[in-house]
Amino acid sequence: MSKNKTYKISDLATEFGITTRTIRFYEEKGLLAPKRAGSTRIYQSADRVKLKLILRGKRLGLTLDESLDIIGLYDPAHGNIDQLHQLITKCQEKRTQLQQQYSDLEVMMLDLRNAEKKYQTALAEATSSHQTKIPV
Amino acid sequence: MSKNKTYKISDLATEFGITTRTIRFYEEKGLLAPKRAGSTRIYQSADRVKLKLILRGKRLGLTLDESLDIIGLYDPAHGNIDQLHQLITKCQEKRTQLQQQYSDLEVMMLDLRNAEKKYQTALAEATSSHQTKIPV
DNA sequence: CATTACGTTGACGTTAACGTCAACATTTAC
DNA sequence: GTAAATGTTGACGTTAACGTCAACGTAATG
Repeated sequence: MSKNKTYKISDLATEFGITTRTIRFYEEKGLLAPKRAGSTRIYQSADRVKLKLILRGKRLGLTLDESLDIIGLYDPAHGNIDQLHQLITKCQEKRTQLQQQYSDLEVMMLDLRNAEKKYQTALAEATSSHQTKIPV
Repeated sequence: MSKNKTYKISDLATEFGITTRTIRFYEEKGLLAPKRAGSTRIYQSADRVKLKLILRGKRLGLTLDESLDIIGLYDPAHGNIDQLHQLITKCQEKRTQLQQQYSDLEVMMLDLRNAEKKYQTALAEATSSHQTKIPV
């Protein structure tokens, strides 16, 4: 008994902050397969969930093909164990990558703050004409 | 008195696991400007550092133009304070993004492990023909 | 009922960051 | 000294994930 709300393409587009073109593109790629009313696409809550999965994958840097695999896992009778293990492996790699990115980011922030300090010091020296103490 | 070791293009390529084409491409884009011996490129430790900065930026998802800015910060007389602040802002956004990615990843891992369990349960039931207890 | 908004398909364009290949010069290794 | 490796420039190709039209039909609104 899942909610059987339906959505128009623009509903989903605005909800998720993407364009309708994008949604149709996902369909072209086999990630979505909405019902139709005539030629008009009708999306159901299952489609909405799939879209969510796609966007989550996207944030994590997955390709659409990889997201397609993920969707497959929710789709009964489409769960391939090898594929599943591949995805898990990919996630672990992603975790490693995220750790690397964190450390990269830390270093970069340090560098930037140092550059900022240098800049401010240079500025201070320039405006105060090498004064060491601020006069009272 | 910085180390004045020099490098050939292939030295750097193998050290950093990139292709020579990539290095030349970075030069085309103005990120590197090695000395030349005739037509052959000669890289110095400063160039090597720049390359490191580029690759760090790349890991963090910076564009080459953004890495160019970063290089500029190390290059005296090229430090623009606005640019610096933009970079800091970008780093903060990146941090937020990384946090989002972490949480996305956690959820995804949970999903995958659940899918795995389901799969194994299904498998066990199939092979044991619905036995509940293992015979002694 | 006219206009505006929204929907459709199909084709082609875009961007970043290289890959690939040609055609050639120069080193390096044996 | 000759073959194999490495270097060069220049041009064109590639890929993913859409954007941007065009040309058209349908729906909603005042």
